Amino acid sequence: MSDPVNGEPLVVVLLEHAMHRVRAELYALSDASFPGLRTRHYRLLSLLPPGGERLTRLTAASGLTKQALAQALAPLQAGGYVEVVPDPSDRRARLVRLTDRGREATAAVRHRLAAVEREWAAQVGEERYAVARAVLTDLAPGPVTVGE
Amino acid sequence: MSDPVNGEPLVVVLLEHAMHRVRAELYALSDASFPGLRTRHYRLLSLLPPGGERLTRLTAASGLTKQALAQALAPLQAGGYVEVVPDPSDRRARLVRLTDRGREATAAVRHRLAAVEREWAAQVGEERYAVARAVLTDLAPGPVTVGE
DNA sequence: GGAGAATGGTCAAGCCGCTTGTCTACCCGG
DNA sequence: CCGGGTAGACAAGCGGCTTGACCATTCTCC
Repeated sequence: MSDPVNGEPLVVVLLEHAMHRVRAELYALSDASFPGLRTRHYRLLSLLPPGGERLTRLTAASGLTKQALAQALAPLQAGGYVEVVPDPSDRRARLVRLTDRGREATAAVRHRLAAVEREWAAQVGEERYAVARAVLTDLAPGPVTVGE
Repeated sequence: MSDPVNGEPLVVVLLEHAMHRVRAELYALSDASFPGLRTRHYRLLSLLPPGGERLTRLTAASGLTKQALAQALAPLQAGGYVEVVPDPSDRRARLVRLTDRGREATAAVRHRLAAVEREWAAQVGEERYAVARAVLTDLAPGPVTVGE
């Protein structure tokens, strides 16, 4: 995964490794408690505001097409993580809303990822890790206000 | 992409954003100079040691199956980025070797990614970025010695 | 208030990247 | 020289996404 020729590894490789670690953790979480859920499902769940959200607005937040999103949503609905109800204010639209089980899943994700971060912090030092996280946060775009 | 409910964004989201930025840069590079090459192709190229390498050993380094790898290698071979020659020491095996054009591509990647990193450093501060990168490096596994 | 455009969502087909399974060619240890 | 292991190719299939077409409803504006 690193570069045998040149000295320092490519950023992309470093990022990929961290992603890989995180994904492994999420898969373990799925195996243990939420069978069938993939990384994108957890991300989707974490995007849902309390009052529910329309599919179209989720596409903007998630960067997926509405078709892809609908497809990703199907297992979530089937598993009882979200419920899809008609939007009272627009008969074309449907609201996607977290269920209790969905909230359970998002809480579990936070918990699990927090554990990974604690582990990382222990490995590289609390302060250094804090800096790294802050840097990544700074590099990320401003919060996407999906919940208005 | 961020979380509207809870405070701090998930690590996975932060990492994904950085990855996304990097990938965008690589795509731009492909459009400009190396049409058809995707992120995995650049990574593959950067894995190749000077003397060439066998497909099977690359699978270990890349984490892909040999079939996936062979598939990813095809466009590289077609584009003249690598050449595949029989291994003199084992008639079953074939050596994948960088061509000049391949070396050109890897150099371009390094250049381009270095530019992104300079940009990031300017945005968050040289020292903070240096810490972040060092942390990511520490978290990555020891160098995979693909070139023996 | 009615026609036309815009929006929310679904259905269907297809592509791409990867997987598993199977096969041949070759190496190596007895 | 024979059996097991390894290098790699071939084929089929699948998951996740895309584009394209379509229907239902709502908005806009004359």
